[in-house]
Amino acid sequence: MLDRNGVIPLYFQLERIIREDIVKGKYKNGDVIPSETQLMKTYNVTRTTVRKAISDLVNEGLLAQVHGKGTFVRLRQIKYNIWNFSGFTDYLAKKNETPVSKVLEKETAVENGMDYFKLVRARGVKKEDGVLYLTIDMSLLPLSVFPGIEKYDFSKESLYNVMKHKYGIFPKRASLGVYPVMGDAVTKKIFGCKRDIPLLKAEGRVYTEEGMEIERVKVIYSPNMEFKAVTNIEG
Amino acid sequence: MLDRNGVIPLYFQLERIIREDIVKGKYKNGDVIPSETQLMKTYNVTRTTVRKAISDLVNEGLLAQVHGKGTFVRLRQIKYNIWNFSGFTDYLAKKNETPVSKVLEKETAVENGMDYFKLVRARGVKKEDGVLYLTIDMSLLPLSVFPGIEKYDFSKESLYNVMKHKYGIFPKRASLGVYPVMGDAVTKKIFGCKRDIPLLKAEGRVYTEEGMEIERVKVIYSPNMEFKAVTNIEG
DNA sequence: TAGTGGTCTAGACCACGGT
DNA sequence: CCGTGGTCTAGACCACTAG
Repeated sequence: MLDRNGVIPLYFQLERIIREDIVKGKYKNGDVIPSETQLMKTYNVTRTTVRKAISDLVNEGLLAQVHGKGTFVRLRQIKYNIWNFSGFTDYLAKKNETPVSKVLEKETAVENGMDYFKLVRARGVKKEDGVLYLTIDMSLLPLSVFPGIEKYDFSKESLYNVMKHKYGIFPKRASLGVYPVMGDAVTKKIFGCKRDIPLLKAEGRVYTEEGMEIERVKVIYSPNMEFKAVTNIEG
Repeated sequence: MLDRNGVIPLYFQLERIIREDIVKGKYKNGDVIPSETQLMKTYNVTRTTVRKAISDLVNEGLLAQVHGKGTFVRLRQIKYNIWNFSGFTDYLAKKNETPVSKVLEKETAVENGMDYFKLVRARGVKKEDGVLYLTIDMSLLPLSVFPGIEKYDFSKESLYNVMKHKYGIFPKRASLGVYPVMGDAVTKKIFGCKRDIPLLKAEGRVYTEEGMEIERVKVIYSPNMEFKAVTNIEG
């Protein structure tokens, strides 16, 4: 049940439980989850607490509420081929390309009173005549989650591999926004563009299955990359 | 003050008031707005109602709350989140916005030996002082699938409503690519941009459940729109 | 210490959907 | 009709920030 003595808010514990039930397949896409009244009784909390948990999951896009009917699981089937968010390295390996990673910047930084490891990399593939860079990405990794991560050499190791195998933390979900930006001098140089051209930037946060935030990331995509998606239309 | 007899929820009226105060410049970017306690007293509602109003505005990106300090205006731009082609009309209805559609171009066109109805629209929402356009979209609709579709007035009717209710055709899947582009003279005029700014363009095809292609679309998004997504990470 | 937002309780009444 | 979510009240205690 819920831990009423710890510091973790009840609504957050409830959120985690519902999320896990969905991920584990107890509730499938389109299913109704138990009603607010049911959840109140099951977990012995008030409706406010239940509604706070559900409302967060609705804002996250994982649930949808329908007046008079119930609360439904809404597993988005949006599949983005976003190479950074799901494994740049793996993707290139499948294509028989050799990934290249160049560290542009690494330092510890403080934001909102939290300690982060900041890592800026240019990433691309090896070609006969040099390196073709495809993305520039900046990651902020909380040191509370990844103590000592600053000692790894990310020009040799994949960030996600280190996360998974050294820390046992598995990225599972990302929420992101996509924006157009103008390339600056640095990006133009790295991507080898001569003229001013608009580029795509993705900015988002990465979470584990349990909803813990493990990375904040900004990626600038080279004009050589395409950003594609397949989506189901609702309603 | 607030209208307690009407059908409009108090929290929504309060939301509207705060939004307008920000737009009118009563609170500027970075300012604190009155505390939750203050708002309770001023409008004679409970904290739950105040918090619901504020929480909606936070989710919209217009406000940010800092524990122990206050609630701050975060006026970048008003952002609308759209993640697929289907939701525009419904989405705006949920936000209590009035959708506006202006037909820029309509004609029949031939492409690859197929007859298409070509429809170019600017779409947006009605504001006090005019219309805020959010997208410009070009649709190519095969006349073999939609015979006679050119006779509908799409400044009054939703394209997807006509598809569904007049032709019994239900859009189900879309594949799309996202690209950055520079705004041209027309887009700048419609979106009200003075300078050259990069914009997002989405280009794709829409299919029924059975896989029949029913539409080719290009959409240019206004800088006031956000392109957001939640995605699962594979592997 | 005073004021802010964060969490939570224990109720109430209403509007919507399906039987 | 009953069960669902939508709105709202009137409190309480806590944690954070700043003077």
